[in-house]
Amino acid sequence: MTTIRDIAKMAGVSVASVSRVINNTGRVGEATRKRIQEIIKQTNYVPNQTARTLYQKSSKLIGLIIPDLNNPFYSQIVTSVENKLRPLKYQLIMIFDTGGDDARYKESVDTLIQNNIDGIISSAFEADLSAYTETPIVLFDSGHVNDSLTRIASDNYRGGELAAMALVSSGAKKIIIQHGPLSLPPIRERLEGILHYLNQSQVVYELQSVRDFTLVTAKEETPKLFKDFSDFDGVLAANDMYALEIMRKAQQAHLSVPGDLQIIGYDNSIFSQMSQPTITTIDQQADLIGKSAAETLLKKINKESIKTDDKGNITLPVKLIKNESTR
Amino acid sequence: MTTIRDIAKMAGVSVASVSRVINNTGRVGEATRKRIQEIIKQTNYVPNQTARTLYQKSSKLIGLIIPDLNNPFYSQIVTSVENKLRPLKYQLIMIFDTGGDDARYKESVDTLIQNNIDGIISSAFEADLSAYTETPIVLFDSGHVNDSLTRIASDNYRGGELAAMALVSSGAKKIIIQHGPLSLPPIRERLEGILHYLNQSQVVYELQSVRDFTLVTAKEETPKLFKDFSDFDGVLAANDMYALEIMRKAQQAHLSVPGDLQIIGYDNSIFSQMSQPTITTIDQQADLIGKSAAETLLKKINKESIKTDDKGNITLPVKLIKNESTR
DNA sequence: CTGAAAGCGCTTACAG
DNA sequence: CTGAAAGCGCTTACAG
Repeated sequence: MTTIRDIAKMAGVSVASVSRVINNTGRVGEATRKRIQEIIKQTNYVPNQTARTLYQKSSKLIGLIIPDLNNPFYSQIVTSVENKLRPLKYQLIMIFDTGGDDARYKESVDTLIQNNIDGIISSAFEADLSAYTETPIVLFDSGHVNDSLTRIASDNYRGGELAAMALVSSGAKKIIIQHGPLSLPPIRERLEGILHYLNQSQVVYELQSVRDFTLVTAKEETPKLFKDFSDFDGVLAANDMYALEIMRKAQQAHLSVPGDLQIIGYDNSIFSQMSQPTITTIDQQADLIGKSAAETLLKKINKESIKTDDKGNITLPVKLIKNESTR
Repeated sequence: MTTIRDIAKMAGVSVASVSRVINNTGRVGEATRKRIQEIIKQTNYVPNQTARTLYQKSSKLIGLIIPDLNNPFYSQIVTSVENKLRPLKYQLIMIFDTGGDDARYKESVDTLIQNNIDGIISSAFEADLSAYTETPIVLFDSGHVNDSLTRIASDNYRGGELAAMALVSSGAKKIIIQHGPLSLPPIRERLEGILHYLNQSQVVYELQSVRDFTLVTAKEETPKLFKDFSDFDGVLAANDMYALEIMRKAQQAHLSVPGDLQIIGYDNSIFSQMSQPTITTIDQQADLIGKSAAETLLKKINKESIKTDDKGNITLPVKLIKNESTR
């Protein structure tokens, strides 16, 4: 590998001068600058970021931790984060498929710190991070927890309300509510929003708990939905993928959607536009979450102030996307 | 940050001894080892990987370049790569959404090398990489090119044949063949396989060229399919996403699938199992591609020999997944 | 078994 | 404007 020494030698100058032209810092004579630049170009020399990092403490590396890369909600967030960070020349070290395993999150954070990352964006987890005061960390998919971290979450409570409201206002009489693990704050909040609305209306409802948000599980849980519950005309699905699977099974049983059964998804992911009929859903604005997470992290890195509520949360708005699976 | 010096000072030994117990290398007295380990645990000390990398040249970092994170075919490959690499303590630096832009690929490779990565796995691109002889690189989604790189690709020619064969054998008389940009070798190969089979059969066919493989484009191209072509009873879709969209439009027009129209997707992605009816597709075995790419890269890193054909390619088998969108 | 020292490739005060 | 030197946090011959 060619190093800064090699360049210096070839140009007949000191490494300091080469460093100055690379970084465009300090004063260098026009003639020497030209010569050095010429040689850099010829040799295809690129400075070793590792050596820089060691000295400067900044690696231009951001750590990203997400539970499931194959869930479009997360891949959209990731894409949005990268769109924000790339122009600033940050690279992403990604750790994914951590699922809900807090120990793996903790371990991942350690690994990232070991690599001198400048900051971390991670989906929510429970492990105690109070020891990591030196590393800027932003959590998304989470809010309303009292610690020193900044947390970004969409307004899950409102999302639940909106979904319930849509179903009731279009005439559903008996609703099945699917919900993921209640150990996850966003899931709890969404359910609270749903129940708050439903309890002040006249409709009947029942709950179905589902293990996780993958297609495999959706394929397991959906038959149970039709077996364990009856006479329902509305479903608040765990997410868009579940909604799609429920619709598929309904159609197999010659139920019309939304005629006989109305279905609402969650996430406004790519899935909601891929079926016939398309799926009414709640938009969590994944791209906004990603953008906001990236911006917040950058502010932390640059020690700028961040606008949050009194608990350190940033809450993003949700909206109902009315498609064809509701009346 | 606590450094190895701090630990050494606290333990009353030299940094060399601390280094030895961290890396479990060389001889250290049992008593001192105990004492050092104790202090490491108490202080939560983790060695700085950057400093290690600078000395050892190995960073335990692998670069991964993919064109589109929101395409499940790629996210599956990524997942498979990480499954293989995580147990070996490698981390992934990911660059994505490079699309088909060769310049961005080149730039990405440079960035990765600058970060001292141990190797690169990238989807195919055209830029000349002959200058990068020092960095182990494996390309996937590509084959049959004469250079010094190892390339991994599924058997696209065979995939094309299989898809065409399935449609013809189930009675299709007029087939529309969708194909992506013919500048991409895998696309060319697949089309060749299709045409080879079709030309020796009695069916009529026409070609529709599509710009890329995203949902947005699929939503643009599908109406054109139905407008520009008529009387067809079979479609070889560009991928599963396209197949889904074509089916959706067909159903809107009250065409029965597979009764009136048979559709075959490509990739065997998650999408193929999410519709009613499910979509017959060609399995490229994304997880095998990822696994093979990771294994091959590891061999390159460890300077082991790699089994390829005479052009440096590794070709993986494809298979037809018969679902419900064909008869 | 243990330590002093050199070196990995940079950047940045400090002199001149 | 330019260079010699120290230092970032490690690892590893080399001595003892």
